[in-house]
Amino acid sequence: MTKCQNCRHAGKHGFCSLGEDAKAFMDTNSVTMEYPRGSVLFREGDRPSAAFVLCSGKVKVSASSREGRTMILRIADAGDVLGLSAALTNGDHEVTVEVLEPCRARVLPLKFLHNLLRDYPDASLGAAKVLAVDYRAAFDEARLVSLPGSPAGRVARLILDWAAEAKKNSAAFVTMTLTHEEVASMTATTRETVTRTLSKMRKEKVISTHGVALTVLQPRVLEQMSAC
Amino acid sequence: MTKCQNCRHAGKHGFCSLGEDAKAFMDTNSVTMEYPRGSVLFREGDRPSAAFVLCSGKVKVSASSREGRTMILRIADAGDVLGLSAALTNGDHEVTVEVLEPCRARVLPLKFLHNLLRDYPDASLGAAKVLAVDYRAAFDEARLVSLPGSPAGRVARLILDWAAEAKKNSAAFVTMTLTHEEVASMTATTRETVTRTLSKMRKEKVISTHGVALTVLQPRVLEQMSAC
DNA sequence: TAAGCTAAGTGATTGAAATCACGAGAAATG
DNA sequence: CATTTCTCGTGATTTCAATCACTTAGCTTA
Repeated sequence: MTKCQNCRHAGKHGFCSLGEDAKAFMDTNSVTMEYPRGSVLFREGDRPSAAFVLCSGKVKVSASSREGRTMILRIADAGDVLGLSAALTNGDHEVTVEVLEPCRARVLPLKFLHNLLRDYPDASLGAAKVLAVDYRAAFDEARLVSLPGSPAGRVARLILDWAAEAKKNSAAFVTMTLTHEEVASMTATTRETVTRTLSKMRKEKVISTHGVALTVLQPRVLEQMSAC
Repeated sequence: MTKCQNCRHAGKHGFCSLGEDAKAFMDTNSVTMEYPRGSVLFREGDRPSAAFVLCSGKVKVSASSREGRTMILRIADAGDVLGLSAALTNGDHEVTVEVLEPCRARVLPLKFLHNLLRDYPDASLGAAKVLAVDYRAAFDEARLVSLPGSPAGRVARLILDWAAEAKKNSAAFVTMTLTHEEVASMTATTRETVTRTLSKMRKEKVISTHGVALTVLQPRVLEQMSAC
């Protein structure tokens, strides 16, 4: 049986770095669930019933307008906590969370979550840190979409962000598993523009791609594009 | 001397609804400061030295690119807490906070803040709620900029948000103290487009303005514009 | 292996908003 | 109160990305 007490994400994220007793409390009061690709943890507008701690896999966090326009806020992975802001503010979920790569997640029912926060001070501090991460993701998305003048600039910025992330994990290249459509949703543009922008970057040797592997050849040029 | 213990915002916001002992601790360990219009509490990139709890007045929370492009995240007022996410994540400030209307603010030095969070469980839960508010503001901004297709739509959406806010305070109209330039910074567009959009709305009797007072005449039309 | 489906690439067209440029009015400032 | 500095309003021009409309390529799955 999977337990929080021997989780290797310990220390990295808000709810994975709790004290032993809080973790034991989590182990006895929550269950681990498996979710296949395509399943939805919760939808925008849903009344929250639980928060989720991702143990493995990747999920897409998005919001959309009635007209079908979609904004992808971020791609979350192991250690990230989903649905906490709605749980804390007693409001409905403001985002939809959909599984991209098969996931294992710890499910924390609302009532249990509130008890956890009430009884374990490090849990509420952990919650604050989780919220800080959520905030940062939303802020970065707002910044990404607002600041660079052109769609091409936003795509450039996104690639730079990915490259920085890849570097942190000491990877030589970026693994781009998103479709152009999804990239468009993260950069407030259209699929065609993403395709064209990437084509142009390839032609001008600013990036190179082999399948899902994307390598940044001239970061300076991307910087310049994204700043304009 | 101004004290948190007899603050009338009690209950409304994260740090204004602490227990008596936590408030007493705040009163003895932090000071109230006055800031005139135009002063800056902190700047993007600054290393944080304190968090601020607004007692009165209004401030502008923004971020900008080197090229001078500016994004206004939100206008904060009484009860809001500024600079908490940077304090909690041990990172630099990600935003600039500038005073719009003369402010009184409680200044919480970092060291004191950490002690407060460590020793008073309701303070860390309060911090989590503050972060949830920050998150919501950033999320709403991202949504505002990403989802409506056109600049005109974004301006429409912003006016609707203001109108909802005004209604909550049972005001008959929206008091718009921002310049067109600032509205442009909130909607990722240009000053001219804001001017033209508002002119058009006035001409088509969708809104009406008398000085800073803005009245929404046809909310349905605004809804439609913002959704397109 | 063929059919069917989704993703990616690309051209043509067009329209909406950025940009540039200027003037009038309001408000701050000395 | 005179002057300088913001703010707002508008026209003319241009550009660049959205949209429409196909084709091509790569994967499923029947």
